[in-house]
Amino acid sequence: MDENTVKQSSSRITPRHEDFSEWYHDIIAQADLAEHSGIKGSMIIKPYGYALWENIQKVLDAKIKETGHENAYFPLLIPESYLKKEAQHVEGFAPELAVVTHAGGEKLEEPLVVRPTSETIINASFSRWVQSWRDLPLLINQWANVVRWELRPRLFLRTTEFLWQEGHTAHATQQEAQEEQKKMLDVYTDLAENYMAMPVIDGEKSAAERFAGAESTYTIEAMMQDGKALQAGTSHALGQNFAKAFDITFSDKDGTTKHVWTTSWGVSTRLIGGLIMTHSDDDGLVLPPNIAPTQVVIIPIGRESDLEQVVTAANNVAEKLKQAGVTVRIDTRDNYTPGHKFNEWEKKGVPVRLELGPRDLAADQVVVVRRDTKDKETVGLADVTAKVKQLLEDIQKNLYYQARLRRDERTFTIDDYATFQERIEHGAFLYAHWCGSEECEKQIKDETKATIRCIPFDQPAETGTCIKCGGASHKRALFARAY
RNA sequence: CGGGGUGUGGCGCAGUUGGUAGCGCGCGUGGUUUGGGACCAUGAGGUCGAAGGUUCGAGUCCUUUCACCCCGACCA
Repeated sequence: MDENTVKQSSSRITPRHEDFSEWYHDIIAQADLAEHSGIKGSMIIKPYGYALWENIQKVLDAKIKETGHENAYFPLLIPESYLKKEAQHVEGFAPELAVVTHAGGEKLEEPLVVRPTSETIINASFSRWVQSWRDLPLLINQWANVVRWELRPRLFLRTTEFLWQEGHTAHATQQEAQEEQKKMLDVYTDLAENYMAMPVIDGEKSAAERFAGAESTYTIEAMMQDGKALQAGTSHALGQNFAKAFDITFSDKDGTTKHVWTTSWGVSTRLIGGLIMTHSDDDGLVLPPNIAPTQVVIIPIGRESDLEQVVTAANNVAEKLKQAGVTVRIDTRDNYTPGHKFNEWEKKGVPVRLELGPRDLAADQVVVVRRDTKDKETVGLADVTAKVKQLLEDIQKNLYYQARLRRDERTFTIDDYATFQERIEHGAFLYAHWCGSEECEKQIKDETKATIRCIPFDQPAETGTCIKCGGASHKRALFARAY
């Protein structure tokens, strides 16, 4: 292989450097299936990575239920005709559909599409479920897998098949649907910022970047360590487009028949990719305590003669931590040296490591190491639980703070195109005025590879001139190169 | 579909002017070890992507073919 060519498969993502090692490939996921079966862009999520997803699921599922939604499940295979009912929707998804044409040994009369998203099949049900204003709002969520045959897959960020959560709701009024759209985006913001320690910018997509079939798409956008943007979650107001396509009507209080207003919103296993690319360093994964599968790992150290005593002490510490609500794991494997274990758990991103050996026992203490800063200190055995609880909080805050700092350092407000072009080369979030025309948006994309990530909700009221054409503008858009 | 690459034990690679395949990691076994990726000994594991051809002889040369990867278009 050409020595200038960085060995990098599409199944690998770059948490920090372009030539980053593949430590996470062993830990988190692999793409063997793609290499051996011809299913490009498929992924196998190994148990450790799946545990991460489960933790994200757990947090999000609780929030979705808190906001009044119920989980349900709809079919994987959707009749092709359903997709075709909403014109923009089918146009947007047609190129990336996987279609089943044969089953049971025969050619099907009507092809079945493997769901790329479930608006059509769920709204088909909604039309039968909704009759009266009393049936509304209808608030449904589904945890499922979907398939999108993308041209260029990328592990976690754009796999052919991915796991996600998709919420689908129907409302009596447009205003109520819009409130739902924003409410669920806020849930995603909460998940991203307070659990994954991943700061995001929330805002609305431009028409060109909108979900196929939506009237409005809200998004949260995160910055990865290379300065590129990652769309981490979206929430759509679908207007009455799907209601009309699937004939979802209800009798309102006033006796008239009306179409409902629907929304949909989702986040996917892409979040795991975002997590990796936000926090990882050269020594591996760094996990925020709030979603780490294991928050504390204890490494007992000692020769055989000491080990029994050490392990007993480790168990005592673990028990106290568990009672305090901390997830703990003791690594008692005897075929690896302590150094090997330190390294391995660092790669896995466990937030806090406790080292416990004869020296510590003699001094009635334990060595405490935090993953994010690598700081190491000794703590009295009696104070371990309090110390660990405090550290977990500190690490959670620090990871968010560091990510926020990295993003803010590369975020600029730009008013001239030359500076825009220069800045974007180095990976940046650029706030610039935009006239709202798709022509300018497209030209900027063609010339700089930067897309409008969103028109941020949170921005000062000001007027200006479009960075591209000089036309009037009253809002800034957030521009960046994206994954 | 364009533009670049690469195919050799599970993984990562080397293989000079053609002479019948080697290294590191990992894995099995035995022993010594264990406070930052332990060491010694020993063992298992490969029809060199595939098919033709040249040659006494092909991982190496020629032809064809397949697969995969990187960059771009598409995108949660």
